[in-house]
Amino acid sequence: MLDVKFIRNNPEAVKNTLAARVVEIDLDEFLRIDKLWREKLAKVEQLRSTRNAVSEKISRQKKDSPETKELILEMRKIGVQIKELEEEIRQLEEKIQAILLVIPNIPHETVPIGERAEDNVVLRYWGKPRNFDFKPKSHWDLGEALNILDFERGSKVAGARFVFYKGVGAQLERALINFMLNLHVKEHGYVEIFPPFIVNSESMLGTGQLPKFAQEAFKIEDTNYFLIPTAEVPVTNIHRDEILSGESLPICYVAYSACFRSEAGAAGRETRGLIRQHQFNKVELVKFCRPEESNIELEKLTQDAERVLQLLALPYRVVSLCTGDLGFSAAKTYDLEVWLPGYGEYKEISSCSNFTDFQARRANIRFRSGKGKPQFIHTLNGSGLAIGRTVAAILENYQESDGSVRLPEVLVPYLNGVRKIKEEK
RNA sequence: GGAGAGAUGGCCGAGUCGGUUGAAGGCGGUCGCCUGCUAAGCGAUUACAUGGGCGAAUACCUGUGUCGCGGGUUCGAAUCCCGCUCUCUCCGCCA
Repeated sequence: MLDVKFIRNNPEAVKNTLAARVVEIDLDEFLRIDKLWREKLAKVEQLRSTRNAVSEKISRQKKDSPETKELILEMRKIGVQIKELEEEIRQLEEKIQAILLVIPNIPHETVPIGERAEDNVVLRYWGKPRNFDFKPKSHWDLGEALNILDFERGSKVAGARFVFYKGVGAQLERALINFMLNLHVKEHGYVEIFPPFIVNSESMLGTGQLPKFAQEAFKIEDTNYFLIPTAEVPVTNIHRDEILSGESLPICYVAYSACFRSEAGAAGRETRGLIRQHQFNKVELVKFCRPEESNIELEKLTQDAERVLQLLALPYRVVSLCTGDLGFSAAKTYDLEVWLPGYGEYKEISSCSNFTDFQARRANIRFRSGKGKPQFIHTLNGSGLAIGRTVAAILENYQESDGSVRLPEVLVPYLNGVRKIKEEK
């Protein structure tokens, strides 16, 4: 959420932002309500001020003097007025808040201007897509043939877009989780967190999933609970309503979690395979840092995520999302896209974002250095990486002509020595 | 699930016949003194949010709100009443 004062003082900048992000919000209406709210507030505060002064006077006077009685009668009237004004103010605040919560973050100045995904800018490539002397198969064909992925039974037991991993497939999933957690903890200095997979609506509001994207989340009926769409939600909200000490920053967490997304309305494309499931695993990186450090921390975070792909020897590219493609809460985002031979294209496998103070303001996460005033911290996060898509990438990139799949060297210690997946009966 | 206790400032912790309590005291922080250095000691200072005065300002002045959350009683509520949430203890159940 943006600073109301910033909106008041820079309405044009905010309007430009909304236009660049292709979002329609009547900012003039907002400014009008805000002005009205401040006027009413001034009025009610004045009334309260007199009431406070008179009440104190009453306390010093004789209780049953005629003068006191008159004052009490007067204050009774003021009390009614105050109550009426308070109700009006409450309604105005509700409107203000409702608008404020759906205004997206302001893109960083280095974010490319554009409306759609085609306008994103590729920053760099790593690794070379392998030349196959046969037609590479899709990961779902490989997975089913190898008997390590079972989409059919996933549908029977849960529904469309659920899958069973089996045998070495299940081991591979688990191995990747451990490999990534170890890497980020031991070599990149993150603190490991194992979060709740269910959060309340306050947490969803804090990171920006609510109120705008309620449809994309799984809500548990008749409760205030949501299945987490990413570990970002519980982990960022760890410090909700806290004032952190400046010395503790930056705070870097890495968390494994299952992620649950209903993705309503996204049906049609990419419904096959592991790319778009209702439940998937992810290792997530989350950072809390000082405002002046968030730009450099985003670069570091992205590198930490890239390192995973490098160690797995998976070709990828880094893309800077344009203003129109940027997520709601993000000021800047780098997507890591891994090469998938079965698709013949690069597919998002990690999204690394700097949210500046947008989430911090919503979730009220601040820090204080020395004797200074508390100020909002900056939050960042990125996948390090999405596990299911990594499995897909490994299957497709490491496949052999006979339908078997080699496994990346770095995973061998995590796989009980298994180096290759062959068809299992 | 049943019974009981509790929720106060960055932290700990006082505060019931409702009225200089925004809140004692302590810790921590900051500044100063002392000191060869450190420790100890002494003194001072130290909530957050927000409206307005003005603004470049997190500077200054002033108002308002905030003692878990929401409502009620009252001229006036941290203090009284009601509802909710959370925490702790005991019992039950369970991985």
